[in-house]
Amino acid sequence: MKRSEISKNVVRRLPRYLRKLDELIKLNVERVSSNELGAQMGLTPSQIRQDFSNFGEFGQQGYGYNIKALRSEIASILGMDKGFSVILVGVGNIGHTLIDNFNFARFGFRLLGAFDIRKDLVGSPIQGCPAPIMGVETQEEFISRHNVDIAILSVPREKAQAATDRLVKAGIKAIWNFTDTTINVGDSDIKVEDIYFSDSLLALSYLLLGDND
Amino acid sequence: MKRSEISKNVVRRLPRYLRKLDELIKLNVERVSSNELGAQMGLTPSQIRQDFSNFGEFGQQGYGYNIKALRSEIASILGMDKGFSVILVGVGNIGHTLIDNFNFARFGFRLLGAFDIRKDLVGSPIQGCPAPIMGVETQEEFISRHNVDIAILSVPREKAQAATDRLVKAGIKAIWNFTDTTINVGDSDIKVEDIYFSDSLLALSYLLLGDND
DNA sequence: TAGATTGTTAATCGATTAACAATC
DNA sequence: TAGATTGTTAATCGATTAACAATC
Repeated sequence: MKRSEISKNVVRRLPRYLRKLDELIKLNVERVSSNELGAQMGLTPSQIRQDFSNFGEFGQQGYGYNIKALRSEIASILGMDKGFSVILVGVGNIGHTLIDNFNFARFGFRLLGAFDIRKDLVGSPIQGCPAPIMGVETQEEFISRHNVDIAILSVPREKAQAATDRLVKAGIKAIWNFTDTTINVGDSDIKVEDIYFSDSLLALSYLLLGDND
Repeated sequence: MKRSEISKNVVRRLPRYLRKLDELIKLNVERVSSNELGAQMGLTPSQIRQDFSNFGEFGQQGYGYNIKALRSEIASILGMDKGFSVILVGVGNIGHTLIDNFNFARFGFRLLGAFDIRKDLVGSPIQGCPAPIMGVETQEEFISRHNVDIAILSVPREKAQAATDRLVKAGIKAIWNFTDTTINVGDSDIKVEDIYFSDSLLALSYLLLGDND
């Protein structure tokens, strides 16, 4: 099946499979059946087999799935073996937290650099990153020279669209948007993934309310 | 319709409606039809009317929806008028970022306090929070005394389950989990909402790959 | 071999879309 | 009033689940 024809629901389950399989690997489990996996993840065995079969035949009748092999297939489906390059745009509070806490390498991403407008930040080293913080004026050139795939957008809300425009112009391929605002990439086919903390908390809030409110 | 019978998809769209309506309010737009709203959000007018009609009749034939009124209805459906109380458990990098950047009050939540194991942090004031950082040993008593609704779990991964156990024991009602690990609340009916940054980035990575990989 | 479990086809279920009478 | 647009019922579409032949 063509990747673009895979439903969004399936795509969103793939990272969950990855997490669960990593967990099982840590526990030294070697194989797992769709039945067992389903029980552990709260999915039906059917759904699991359907999901995987969108991408190939990863199991073996009478045996189930070899966890390491399956993990590697899913990692590859997700692009973890492509070494996608990432830059951070806006080294504020959130940007720093990501640098300090998110293990880009573990998921196959390469953090190439970080940019900020504030001159006083330029030159500071960044944990796990080959280059120190750079000024925005060098950003466009950097993106095209290194063929950067993904920009993490973590500038203040008011600057989100201007920063986006710059990224679009520079030829970025995807934006991971932490600005808590809708950004517009025009008619480019740049992929955007938004992190809206408020959406998540409000969904939790909804659940907290019982049937009697 | 009973709240618990509303499908997950609908619940996840509610915060999106809220955001869009806030945006329209800012632009001083007064009314909107399902047609127009759908065009702006990439949804069909039918879906929008179906979604709203799960909760009541918020529109008017021939007119559409009054934006402020609709916004207020949705806010109420999401529990934003309940004043749910929140505490932060683990004042590390991520915890600090949330305190500094997330506008709890704007969404109707009350941040009551923050807790940490590290003695040197205890006593430091917290932006927009009535109490300074407290030690974990006082946490359980605090939760029951203030009847705390939601705990933001932002401790290091290794301490996630132990911290969860403490929260469950103290009678917390919901956990907003930033630990990037699966936490287990046993058979309690505590609501859990996970923020998995990696899931989000990997979904973006999947999209980045074309049909030929 | 016999038992287990896959991959896949068919059946069911639920969510989205279309249509339209009601009505502002 | 006439036009616009809702809320809702019916139709369609897609996703999940069940069933089962294939096979390790």
